[in-house]
Amino acid sequence: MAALTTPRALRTRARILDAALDLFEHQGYDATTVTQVADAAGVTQMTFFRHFPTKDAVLVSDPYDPLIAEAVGAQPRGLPPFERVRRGMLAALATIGPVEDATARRRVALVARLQRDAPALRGAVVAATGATEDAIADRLAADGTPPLDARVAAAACLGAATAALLALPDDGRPLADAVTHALRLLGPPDDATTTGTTAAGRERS
Amino acid sequence: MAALTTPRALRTRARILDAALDLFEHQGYDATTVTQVADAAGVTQMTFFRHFPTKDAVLVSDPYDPLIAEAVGAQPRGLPPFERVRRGMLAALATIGPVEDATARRRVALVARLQRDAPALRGAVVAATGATEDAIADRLAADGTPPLDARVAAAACLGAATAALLALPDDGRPLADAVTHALRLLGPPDDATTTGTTAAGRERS
DNA sequence: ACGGAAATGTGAGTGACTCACATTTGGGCT
DNA sequence: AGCCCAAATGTGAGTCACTCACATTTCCGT
Repeated sequence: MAALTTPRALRTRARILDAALDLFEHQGYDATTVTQVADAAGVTQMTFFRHFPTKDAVLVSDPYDPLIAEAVGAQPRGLPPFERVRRGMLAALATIGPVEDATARRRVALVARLQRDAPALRGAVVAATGATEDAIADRLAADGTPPLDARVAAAACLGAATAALLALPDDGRPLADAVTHALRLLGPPDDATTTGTTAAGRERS
Repeated sequence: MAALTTPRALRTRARILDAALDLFEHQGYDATTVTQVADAAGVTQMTFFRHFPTKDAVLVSDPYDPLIAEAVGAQPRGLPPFERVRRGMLAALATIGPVEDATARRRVALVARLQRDAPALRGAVVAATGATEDAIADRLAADGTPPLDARVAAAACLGAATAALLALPDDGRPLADAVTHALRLLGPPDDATTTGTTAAGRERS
């Protein structure tokens, strides 16, 4: 898949995305065919697939991989890998402004709704976070964490975050709050919740 | 999908499963068509789909849902939900004998291998554990845990377990050991809750 | 404005999955 | 053993996601 970064291509991509979200919202995911989306966007089926590798990709693209991996790497190396991923993700979330949150929220809410009539989407979402999982695991492994441990830690945190997003209540609170809440649930109960604290003993090296 | 519990049906199912595993193993997942599998099993494509709802289902069927949900429910209610799921899964694993472990191991190893040339399988595996996630979350919610918290706890533990199985090393140790190790990684490092030693490898960076 | 690369279209094809309906087969019962 | 009926399987045709090789258009920079 070549870049598709030209102004024209970006416009086309946006049109496809809009058309897809509208159709999915109005008539459901399974009931909407790729050809319908393409037609509504004034485009061919072929062009659709040039912009999105699969039908689900319209819903589950996920640009946050490198940001998170970096934040994880920035956590102190002495921590157990799971704790390191958890704190890294919390730190990364703190840097996401409420601006793009609005559009992301609409996307997430739609996926959460559609998921009921198209359970296959759950798999698609996880498959999409696969890249993020790889990035985190690689980052940890680069610091000496055993690869299997790194992967397990990443998978657990991402699983929790994904579950929180898909089960999102319809209140107006920012997405990051839901994920933060989820990650806190995985932490030690005695942990003072905000930034400064440790309580997870056992430092190494 | 009616039951398909007749002796004859069970034989057919076994033939399809054998044929599928053989073909996947020899020529890869994507390169194997459902029709090939059906032919090799002396059966029609239609019959294949009557026994397995999708092509991936041959690889990722998962009969352990109720067992795990029950074990989770049996853990003390005072614990935080995440800890309750973690201990419940560890308890459930302890009850699985090494007998069926052998066949399960072959299946898991095959999926882990195939996953490299067919990344879509990762999503399929997770989608298959969706039922288990639901069962655990429902069980917790029945005891008063907020639904969202329950789902997050279940997702985190299942994510860790799945990651451990898919990244399984080829040593001869039982599957349960790998999952146990993964779940221990999510616990507090000073934890002595369950018997035995982890020997969590102390690696240097 | 213009040349050329990047984006899009065409047409045909494959494979997973579904449905309505006809046909066979096996196994419980007497 | 042998009938009989339900359960299992087959037939044929169809839909939709996704792919490829190649022709054609569009617009962006110089």
